[in-house]
Amino acid sequence: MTDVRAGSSDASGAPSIDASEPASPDSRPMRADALRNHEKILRAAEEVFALDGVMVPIDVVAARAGVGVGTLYRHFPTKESLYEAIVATRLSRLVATADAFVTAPDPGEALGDFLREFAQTAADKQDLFEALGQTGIDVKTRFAEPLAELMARVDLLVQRAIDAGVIRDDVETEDIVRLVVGTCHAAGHRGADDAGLARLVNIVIAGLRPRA
Amino acid sequence: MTDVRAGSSDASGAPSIDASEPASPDSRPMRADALRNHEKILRAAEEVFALDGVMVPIDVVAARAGVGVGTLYRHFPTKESLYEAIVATRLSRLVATADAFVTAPDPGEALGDFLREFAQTAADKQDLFEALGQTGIDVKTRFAEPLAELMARVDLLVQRAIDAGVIRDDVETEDIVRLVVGTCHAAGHRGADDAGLARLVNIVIAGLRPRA
DNA sequence: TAATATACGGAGCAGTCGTTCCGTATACGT
DNA sequence: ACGTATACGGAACGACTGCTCCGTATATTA
Repeated sequence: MTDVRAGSSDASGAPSIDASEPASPDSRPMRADALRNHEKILRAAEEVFALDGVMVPIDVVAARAGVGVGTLYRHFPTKESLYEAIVATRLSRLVATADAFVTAPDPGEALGDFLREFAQTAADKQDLFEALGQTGIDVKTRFAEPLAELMARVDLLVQRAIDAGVIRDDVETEDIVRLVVGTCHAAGHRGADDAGLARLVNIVIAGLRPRA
Repeated sequence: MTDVRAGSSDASGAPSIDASEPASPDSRPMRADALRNHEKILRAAEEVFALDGVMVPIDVVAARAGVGVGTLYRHFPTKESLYEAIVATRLSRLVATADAFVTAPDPGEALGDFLREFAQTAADKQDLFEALGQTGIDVKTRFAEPLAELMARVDLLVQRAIDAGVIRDDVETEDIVRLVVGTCHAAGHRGADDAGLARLVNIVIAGLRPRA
């Protein structure tokens, strides 16, 4: 079991979780330290959840962020709300990734590249999504809007690939997503080397090609 | 199933992974009601875990079985041991299923049929396997022997299919299993109609065919 | 049927986790 | 520099869960 406590203050140029600044529309802006802590907590939670799963006690997240639990709870009134914040940013990042690929010249390559990158992202933080179900949160309901947005993007990629004749026209976009997500689950559970995951995704993609 | 069990298993160490009746080799046979309860608990646990996940309190399993928690704990000294017993029976059933297919005439069909059936089984009780990781049990270590046995069977099916030229020769058996298991995870998480699952598995199988 | 080993039931114990509360510390406006 | 609104820290609370203990019930044997 990896100990995630302590540490922090690395200030690496990693995730930059903005997406949803805790803006105060009608009130004063947040105090500087509060804003700093808000981001520290978000970053710590992302790391800890990805590493040890969402079952880790809140205290661990707080310790990793270098704040007390009280502080954590003022920023996120519930453990669930912490999940939500993280999932939301992750989804919006995925939408951005998909957007980058819809303009690529080769439709088949675009879909393949996106799926591989999608798989990589999903595999890295799979524990988060996986365990959300366990907590009773219905991801599909709670994040219906951003999920629909993401699916619309993927659908675009799929349609372009179908029109180009590089994949069969009798598969649903949702099936493809399911397959890739499932592949991540299976691959990521233990030693998940990138090459292995890509190989698995490639098999799925091969299965999508039209029958010769 | 090669039984390597040496002496008694009541001491710690090797878990008594035995799918069959809790026989008492050197002592009197179990009392009739005890045997009945043993099976009732096993059956109840299987149902409850598959339905609500392994996070359900033990009390629920006991209630479902119609026994008190004390009784449950005399039969299975630990919640983990309950998981183990169930997983062990499931694995040995899968081995039997695989055995039935290795003698089928058409190698390609045999592999396909087995994978579809495998997927169906795995999807039904996916919560169990999925959540075992969450509890800190390392399935691969704890069930190394029966898992190896199962993999040997699948390997046989795969080799026969490769020799017959119906699937590519550059895929590992383990990859195939991973893909199918992953597919179950993804498909089962919500409305998992059998037809949908079969369709997904078929796509994976299509991806395993040799390039035209 | 009586004696006894065996098994049962469920209240209760110990530990964990999410969350709250409030005294203290700090940032910000003046 | 000072006063105040704002935010912080972490001890403590309650709910929950895995597991134990022991008085009671039942199967088995003679």
